[in-house]
Amino acid sequence: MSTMFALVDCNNFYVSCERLFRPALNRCPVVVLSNNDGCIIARSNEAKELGIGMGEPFFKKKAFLQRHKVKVFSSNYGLYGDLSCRVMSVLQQLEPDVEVYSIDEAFVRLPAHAEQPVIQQGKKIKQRVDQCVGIPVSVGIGTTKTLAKIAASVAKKDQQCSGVFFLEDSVQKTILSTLEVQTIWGVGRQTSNTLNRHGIYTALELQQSDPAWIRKILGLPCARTVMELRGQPSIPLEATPSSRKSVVSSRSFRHPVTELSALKEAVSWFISLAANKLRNQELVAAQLHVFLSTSRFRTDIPRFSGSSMATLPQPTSTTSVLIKAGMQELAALYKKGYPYNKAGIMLTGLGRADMQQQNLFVPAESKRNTKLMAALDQINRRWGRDALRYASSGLQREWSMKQSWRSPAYTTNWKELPVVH
DNA sequence: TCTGGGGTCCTAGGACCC
DNA sequence: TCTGGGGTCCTAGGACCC
Repeated sequence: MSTMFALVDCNNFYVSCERLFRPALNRCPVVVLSNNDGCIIARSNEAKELGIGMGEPFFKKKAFLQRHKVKVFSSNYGLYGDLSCRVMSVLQQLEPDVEVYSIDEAFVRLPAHAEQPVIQQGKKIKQRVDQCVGIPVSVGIGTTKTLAKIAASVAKKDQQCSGVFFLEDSVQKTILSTLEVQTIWGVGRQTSNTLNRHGIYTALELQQSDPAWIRKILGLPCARTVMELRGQPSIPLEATPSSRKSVVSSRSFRHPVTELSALKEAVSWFISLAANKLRNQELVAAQLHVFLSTSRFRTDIPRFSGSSMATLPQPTSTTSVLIKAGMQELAALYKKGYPYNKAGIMLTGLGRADMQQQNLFVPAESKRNTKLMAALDQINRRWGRDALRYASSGLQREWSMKQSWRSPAYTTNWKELPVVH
C-alpha cells in the first residue's frame, strides 16, 4: 500500500477552546469574533444550525444573536495559540512526519506498512488528542493531501463516521461527483467561475480533465490540484517549516482616525509588535512597508489606500531603528482629510540575525541596541507585552481595538488562571 | 456607528543587459 | 517602408489559504 496522508482538523477550533474552560457552554450556540469584534469567524454546530454564516459582520447579527441567546466571545489568540501547540505536540508524539498547516489543522503522514488499518490509526489520533487536550478533531485520510482534505470534510459532516473517514477508491467516484469544485482545497471563487464557464462543475469532472489544458488556462497550482485528485501526490508534506518570509502587523481602528499624530502612535505600536516577533525568531528585516487605508465598505467618504516602503540601511530588528524609518514612510504616505480605518506594517527581506552581511558604508549596528532589545523583551515577557513600550506608541490609544467579550488567557497568563473554588 | 488578520505562491510585465 | 531577440531580475498584483 502506498503512503497515506491524514488531515487532522480541530472542530470549530476557537469555540472548542472557549468551551474547554466553560463546560456549561457545551450545548449552547457559541460564536467567536474576529479582531475588533468585526466578523463572526468561528461558530459552534448549534450556531451553524441557526444559519449564522462564516465571516458575517457582527453588527448585522447582533440582535439576532441576542434573541437566540448565542454566547459571544472576542477572539483570544493567546489561548488559542497555546492550545494549538498542545494539539500539535500530541500529533508529533504519535507520528514523526507532521506538517502544522494552520492554527487548527495538521497533515500527518501515516506509516505505509503499519499493522493497523489506516482507519484505526485515524481513530487513535482522534482519541489521543481528545484525552490529552480535550479538543475534538476530525480526521480525513487519503492518498494525497487534497484527498485527505476532502475526507476530513466528510468526517466532519457525516455523523456515521464518528469523526474519522478514509476516502477509499471504492467510494471516491460517488463522493467526488457530489462535491462542487469550489469546495476543493486550492479552488477559490475565481478559479471555480472559470471552470464553470468550461462546463466543469464537480470534483469528479475536474479530476477527469486534462492537467496540461488546466495548466494553460488556470496555471500551475490548479494543475497540481488535478493531479492530487487523481491520487498522485503533487503537494509535498512539509514537516520542517520553511523559514518565514514576511511579518505583518496591522489592525482596524475602533473609530476612523484622521490625525497624523494618532496614526504615528498606531504604526509605532505595530512596529513594536512585529519587531518583537522578529527577535523571537532571531531574524532581521531588510525592508519595512507601511500601509494605510480608509474603509473599503463606505461609499460616503473619499477613499484612499496606499503603501510605502523603506529599505533599511542594514537589516535590523531594533525597534527604535524601525520606528524611525516607519515614521518617515508614514509622513510621506499620509494625506490630510481622509478618515482612515486601518493601518499596518510589513517587514520583508528577512534573514537570520547571526548571518548578516555588513554594509560597507554603514557602521555595524551597535551591541548596545541588541542588549537593549533583549532587556525590553525580557521585561515585557514577564509583565505583559506593553509593560514597557516606546513613547511614540502612545498612551491614549484612540485607535485601539474593540474587544468587549474576551475570555481570560487561562493558560498563558498567571493572573488569569482558572480558579477551582 | 459597527465589515479580521496573517500568510504563501505564481504570473505578467517592466527594466535592463548583451 | 524598414527598427532583434533572448535572457535575467525585480516588483506589483492576483488568487488562494486558514
